[in-house]
Amino acid sequence: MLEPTKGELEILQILWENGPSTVRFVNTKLNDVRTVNYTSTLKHMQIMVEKKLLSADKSSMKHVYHVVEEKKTKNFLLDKFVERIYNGSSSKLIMALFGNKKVSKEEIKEIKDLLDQIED
Amino acid sequence: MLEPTKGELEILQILWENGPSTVRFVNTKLNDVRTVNYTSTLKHMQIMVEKKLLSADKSSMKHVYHVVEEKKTKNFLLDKFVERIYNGSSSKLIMALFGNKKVSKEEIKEIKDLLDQIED
DNA sequence: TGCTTCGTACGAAAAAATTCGTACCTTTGA
DNA sequence: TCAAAGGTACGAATTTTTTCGTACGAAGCA
Repeated sequence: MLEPTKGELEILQILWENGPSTVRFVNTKLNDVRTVNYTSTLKHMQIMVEKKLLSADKSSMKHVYHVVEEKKTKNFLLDKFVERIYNGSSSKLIMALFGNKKVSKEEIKEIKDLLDQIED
Repeated sequence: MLEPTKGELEILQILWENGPSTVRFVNTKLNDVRTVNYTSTLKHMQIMVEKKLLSADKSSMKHVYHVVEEKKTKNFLLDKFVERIYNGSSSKLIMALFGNKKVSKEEIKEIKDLLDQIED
């Protein structure tokens, strides 16, 4: 699996959140944040098809792009991240998350339940 | 904070694991994995000093580089990662980790203990 | 003392990633 | 019907990142 570049990740994010989309849609979303020319976005998405990160439905003129293997890609990125930042230790990552106090009481409960399930 | 590039992250990783090190040491570590010229590594580390990712002790001829604000950098990267991949949801990330079954029994134990502590 | 090895400095080449200009085709609507 | 608006294709320029060549000073040692 080929790792997405920063620019590609930006596009993946939009597609993950919004589902299959046209270049116009993605480009508009991008331009909420920064200025990008339409053809730049198009080019990016075409490259991503080559890299098998996306596939394109070309049946209508406005091609519709959708992500390929979202879960696999995310897990791939997660593995790399844990490896690179936490030396492969998932629990270190989780500790960091909690230290970051980004996790609410309810979420803690959820997670504990999940852990109990896993242990069985 | 300036986000480290891929190459810079590779170097950070080595310094995180091994503590303050010389260019020679880092370059040797890198060459365990792939071929890189000594001066390439040196250049990278010098740039990283400019970017305030590292600082250098130049008191001896063999400069010793150490990371600046490891925790802050890691939290910064973690935040960005959660944002980009899991749309900002920490618990989604955690679920993905468990789904990935990369978490050992021991780690599960560690995490449960941690959760208990937090709840108090 | 010299010569070989090992260090830094730094500009610039090379490679990778990003952006854009231009050509050209379809659709739309006055 | 035909001009304007909006779509894709794609080479190439630009920018960013990575790599390296070369110069030159310290240290080590025969």
